[in-house]
Amino acid sequence: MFEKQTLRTIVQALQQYSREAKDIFDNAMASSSNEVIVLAEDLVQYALEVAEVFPMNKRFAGFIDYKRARWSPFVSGLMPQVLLVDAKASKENNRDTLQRSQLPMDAEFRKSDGSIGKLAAGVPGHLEIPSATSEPIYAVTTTILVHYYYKDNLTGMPPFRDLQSIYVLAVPHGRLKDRYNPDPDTTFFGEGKHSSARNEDPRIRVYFSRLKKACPWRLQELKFLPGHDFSSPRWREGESLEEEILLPFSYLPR
Amino acid sequence: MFEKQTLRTIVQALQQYSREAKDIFDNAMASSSNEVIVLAEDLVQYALEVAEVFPMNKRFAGFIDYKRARWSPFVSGLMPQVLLVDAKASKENNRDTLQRSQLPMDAEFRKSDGSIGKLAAGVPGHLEIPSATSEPIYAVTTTILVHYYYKDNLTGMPPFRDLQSIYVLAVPHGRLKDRYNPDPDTTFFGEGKHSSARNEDPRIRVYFSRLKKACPWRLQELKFLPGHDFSSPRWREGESLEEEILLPFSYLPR
DNA sequence: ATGTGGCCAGTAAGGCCGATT
DNA sequence: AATCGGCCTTACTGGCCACAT
Repeated sequence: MFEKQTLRTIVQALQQYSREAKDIFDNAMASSSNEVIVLAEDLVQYALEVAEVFPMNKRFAGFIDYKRARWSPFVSGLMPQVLLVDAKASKENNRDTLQRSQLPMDAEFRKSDGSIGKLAAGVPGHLEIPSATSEPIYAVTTTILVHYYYKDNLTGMPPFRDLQSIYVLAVPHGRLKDRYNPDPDTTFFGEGKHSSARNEDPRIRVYFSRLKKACPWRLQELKFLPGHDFSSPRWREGESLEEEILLPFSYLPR
Repeated sequence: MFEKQTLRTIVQALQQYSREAKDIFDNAMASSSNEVIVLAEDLVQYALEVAEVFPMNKRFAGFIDYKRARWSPFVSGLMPQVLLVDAKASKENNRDTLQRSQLPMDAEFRKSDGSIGKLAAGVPGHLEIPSATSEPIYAVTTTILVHYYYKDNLTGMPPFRDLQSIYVLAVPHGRLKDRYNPDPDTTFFGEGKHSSARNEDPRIRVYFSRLKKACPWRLQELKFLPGHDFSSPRWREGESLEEEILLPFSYLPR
């Protein structure tokens, strides 16, 4: 529920900013082939920073695009949370690649040759935040992916791109492994994008269809339709698989 | 004066955040050799975003680390400004390398073989911001570099690095070319870091000593001294080369 | 010793394409 | 025609080294 609430807020923020996002994304001059990556990162920041809740006085640096320690409103009160959002730009619309440092759950999956692939989580389940008063605070980690799916406009004239949709994924917390990846054959993970031949750092893929099957609301799509904008609500409840594990007060690090 | 005022504010923000900055920079685990780059970017963001002034409802995306359109307090009133800050992390402490997209002034300099090197500005002098009311607003562009100068700690034990100082440079606006780079032999620019042999995109260097000579206050240094923190003011007035060109109200794009 | 030039190296982040279902 | 696996390309950022003062 906590992750769901977070995802819902983020989707709404992205939606509200979607018109300008598409405008910027499509029309930004291609100063380099790298452009879309930077655009995605900036757009995520713009959309989310207006929606920030009670910030905590804690900063940390690292490889994740958007990250905030904050007090997040939850049904049962304010929850200390570390929100980690990674921006992706891609011409594919069925999967995302994660670095280990972006993986919140120990993953295992069946490889094509029948063997088992594994990748240990790189994102800790919580962060310990020193408190001025007494006990340190344990802030639960929440991992979100924002995936800008686009096509090139080959005419060479603006708009240079056509942003098709924005996928937003809530990657389950490591504690939810029992539910989402109890064994190598039950998972939404798949082989990574790295080249093992070149000894690159292993990566891993998240497949949209399988994540959606496991839990519909964890895969949201903001789809750009010609002549249609996002003034209307777009949250998709998915089915009613809402009995998400409650982390809040029962949550203590181990 | 406008750029000076801006630089002063930024230096102060960086200074206030310098203690935590050093802590994070020195101790962050080296998850990759790229780490310092990300650290520098994040630290600049953390330091500056608390000091933001009246934001303008305008966003743009691109290759610059920290960028804001805002109304900046100035002696004669509020000035529309586009602040562009680029974060650098380096083991050198005498120069910075700029991409063309970070260069606010058409640059020319004498090359070692006697010929003249040139690089056209990639940063526009101003941005036109559509106004709800009537005339568009022209926001002056201000380019700042924040350079984290560090050394490695080779013991392999934390702290992994030793942040020596933070240099903050105000790169003159393109309009000030007459003063700062009237001819190829009068400049703080120098040959870039690109490999011409490999046909890389040309870059250009800004040399600290020469910039300082041309205008002392444009090169500020926050130096970390053992056992000393930054509780005291550190703005260095430099000499009294304060007769900076006044852009404000006389400023209109051409 | 420093100041300059400039060749490379390491690290993302995806584009793509060929092999499978 | 989609789904996967995975090799390789591109660009970004500085580390570093060789000369020249």
